[in-house]
Amino acid sequence: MFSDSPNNPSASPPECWTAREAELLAVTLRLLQTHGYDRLTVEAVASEAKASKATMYRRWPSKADLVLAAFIHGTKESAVAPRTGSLRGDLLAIGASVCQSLREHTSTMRAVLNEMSHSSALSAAMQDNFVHHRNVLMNEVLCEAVERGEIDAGVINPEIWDTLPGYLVFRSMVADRPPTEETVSMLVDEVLLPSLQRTRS
Amino acid sequence: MFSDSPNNPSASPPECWTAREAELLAVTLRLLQTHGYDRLTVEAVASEAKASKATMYRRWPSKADLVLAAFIHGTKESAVAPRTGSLRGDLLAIGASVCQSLREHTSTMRAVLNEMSHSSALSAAMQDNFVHHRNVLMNEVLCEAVERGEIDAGVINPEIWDTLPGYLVFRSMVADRPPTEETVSMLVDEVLLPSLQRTRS
Amino acid sequence: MFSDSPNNPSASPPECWTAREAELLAVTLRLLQTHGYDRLTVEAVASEAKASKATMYRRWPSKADLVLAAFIHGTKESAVAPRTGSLRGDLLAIGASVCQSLREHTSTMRAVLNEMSHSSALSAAMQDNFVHHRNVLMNEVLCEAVERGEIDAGVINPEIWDTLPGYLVFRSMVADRPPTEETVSMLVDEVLLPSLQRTRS
Amino acid sequence: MFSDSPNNPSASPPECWTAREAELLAVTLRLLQTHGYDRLTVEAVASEAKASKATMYRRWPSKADLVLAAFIHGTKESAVAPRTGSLRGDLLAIGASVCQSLREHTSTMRAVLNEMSHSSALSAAMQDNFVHHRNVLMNEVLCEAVERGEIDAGVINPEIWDTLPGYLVFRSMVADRPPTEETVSMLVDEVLLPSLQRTRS
DNA sequence: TCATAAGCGAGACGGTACGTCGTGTCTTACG
DNA sequence: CGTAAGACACGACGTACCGTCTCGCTTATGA
Repeated sequence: MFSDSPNNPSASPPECWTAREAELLAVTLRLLQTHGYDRLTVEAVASEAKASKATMYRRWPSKADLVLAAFIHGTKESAVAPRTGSLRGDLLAIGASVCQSLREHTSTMRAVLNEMSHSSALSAAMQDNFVHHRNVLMNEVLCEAVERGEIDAGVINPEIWDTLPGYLVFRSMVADRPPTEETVSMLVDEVLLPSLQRTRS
Repeated sequence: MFSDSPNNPSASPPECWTAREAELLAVTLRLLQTHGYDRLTVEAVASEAKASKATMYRRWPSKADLVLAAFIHGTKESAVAPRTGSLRGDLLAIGASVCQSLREHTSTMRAVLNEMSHSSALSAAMQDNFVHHRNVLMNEVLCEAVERGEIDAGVINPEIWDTLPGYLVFRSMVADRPPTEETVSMLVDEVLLPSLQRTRS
Repeated sequence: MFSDSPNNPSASPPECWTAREAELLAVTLRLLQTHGYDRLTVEAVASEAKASKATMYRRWPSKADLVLAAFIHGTKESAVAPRTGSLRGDLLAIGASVCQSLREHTSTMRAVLNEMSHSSALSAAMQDNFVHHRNVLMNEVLCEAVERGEIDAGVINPEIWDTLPGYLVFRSMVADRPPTEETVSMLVDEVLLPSLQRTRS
Repeated sequence: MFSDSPNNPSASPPECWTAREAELLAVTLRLLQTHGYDRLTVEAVASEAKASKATMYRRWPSKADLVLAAFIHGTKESAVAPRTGSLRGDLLAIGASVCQSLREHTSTMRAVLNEMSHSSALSAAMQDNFVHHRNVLMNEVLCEAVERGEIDAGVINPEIWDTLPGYLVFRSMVADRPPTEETVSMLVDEVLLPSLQRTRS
């Protein structure tokens, strides 16, 4: 499905699209949200953007590549560390940010997910561009909380520190019960903080 | 994509397939896990099962309907309450069960997810047949723990009580970091139990 | 296409249909004239006649057999020697009779023609049941004319004595210029009679 | 069956096919002669010609259109006025030419005939491209004979002047008794010439 | 200033899956 | 037992999309 370049797996694409390319990706994103992956056709994107299929395929060798690029393009601007000054504030900020991303890109993410099974490149890209960013954020926030003395360093467990974004993603993508601000605050106050603030066993 | 009957959205399909139909769904499931949604062809399923395309389409009006039916068929038998006697044991059992389901049906679930955007019927079916079952399980387990006096009734919050299955699903489907037994035990011991056993605020 | 029984090519079918079977053939004939061979479906015939497909196929092993039987059934009643008392009258009567048959069964004949390429049985049946009957008629009429002394026996040429019906068939089936009574009289008066009444070379 | 454009029934198609298109039609014609209309599949034509179904359907919107085009393509090159110098020679030449066409295209013509019932376009095309050409030929030949003084202008009757090709077609397509050279000479010598050379009544 | 090239739109192409429909066989249940 | 009803395997139909490819046409530089 994807155009893997096995000889060059780690070569990250330029990802610095020209204005025209950004426009193509924007159209892709819009149609993707409107119609979903299966009903999205490269031809429709090209037609909508007054481009030709050759132009599309010159940049993104397959439909899946195009969708991935569109997804990355549409999500890369978020994910900046909140720095609210308190662990609770940071967690709430991260939760709000994740909720925002999810609201806009649920359909796209589902499409990308569907293709991850077949493309290690896509899977990796998804990790790097969405999951990993949130992880880094969580890590930063927790480390700062340690520095501030809010929590003990020992309670930070890489295996599960992304419970917050993870659960929110689940709620939005799988459970069809999109998370609200209240969801975030409950998760933070009733699950995460009690867990993080317990005395180390 | 799906054959919605808009006038009758809540009519649940019979879902009591004959042996032959179960066989067709089993073949579908196998090919789905092997090749993924996009590369799955109805003709291949029919051919593999020595059936004809007409037979497939008579039952499931489209490829997406077929995949949904196969998913439901493949996941509906699990999800029985564990009854280990302790909250921790129950939670670990649920976690293990979810992990098992996920290992087998990741690709299928991704395909179904992808289509949920466009079909309320599919979305509802997914909720009923996968998410809701786990929720009911969690609820039962927690209620029993309350009866046993292990936890306070007040800490049970419907908004977030499916954090356990939710996060596991996220790990498997989105984060491409499939959960292990260790993941489950950490989540239970370091997050859920501390949260549930805290004194009510 | 046809159910040839190669070991038994000359076995003529019973052709003595029951009332029910005649009804089925009548329905076939009607649908054939309405929709043509390609658009005729055995299922439609069965449905129209409140019969089942099995009933149809039990009698006529294929669609082509059915159509052939319907054609024979619909044309076998005509073709009786005219005996008008004069060669000219007989020829005009034959011409009129052929025109009548053609008007009713053009579509059917075309359908049967189309299948003749693939079935010697059908081809033979067409010869026996349509072409040959007209030939016998022509022969009788000409012989009687010889007996009456209207023409010389030597001018009767088996190779071409069916020019009259042959040309009329051509006009109706191929040339899409259906023959009229005038066509017949012109052919008789300006071509056939001059040819038949010439002195033997 | 056919793609009639009812608003534009008399618009003759370009009929100036490219080399590639001629090749596709040639393959069609060959398979048609080999297997007949019913057993001809568009996919087989495409496969044989290393083309795709889309390419076929882009040009000829249905199987019937394809067959018609192939028939026209395969028969349009013949039918040139013979000019042997005598009426008898011309008639024999026309007869031979018709016999030749029929030998090659019997199956195709039967298929086209079968479809004429449902498509005025096809019917018209058949007239223009096969029947009419022979008629024009006959007319030319007869007029030249008049100029040469061989026959009287009055004996030429448009209603029946195509008796020669008509009867030959009947013999080949309907009577399953393909005309031979002898058939032609008998028809010419014993029927047509006596008729044409008679003194006007 | 013009030509040579590079990128573009348009869209035909080979391929392949879709979903529909008709044939001819078969089974089931009714009378 | 024959029949009506209709499921079934098979396979062709005609449609749509993917990814490749050729065309001209426009620009944008280099002589």
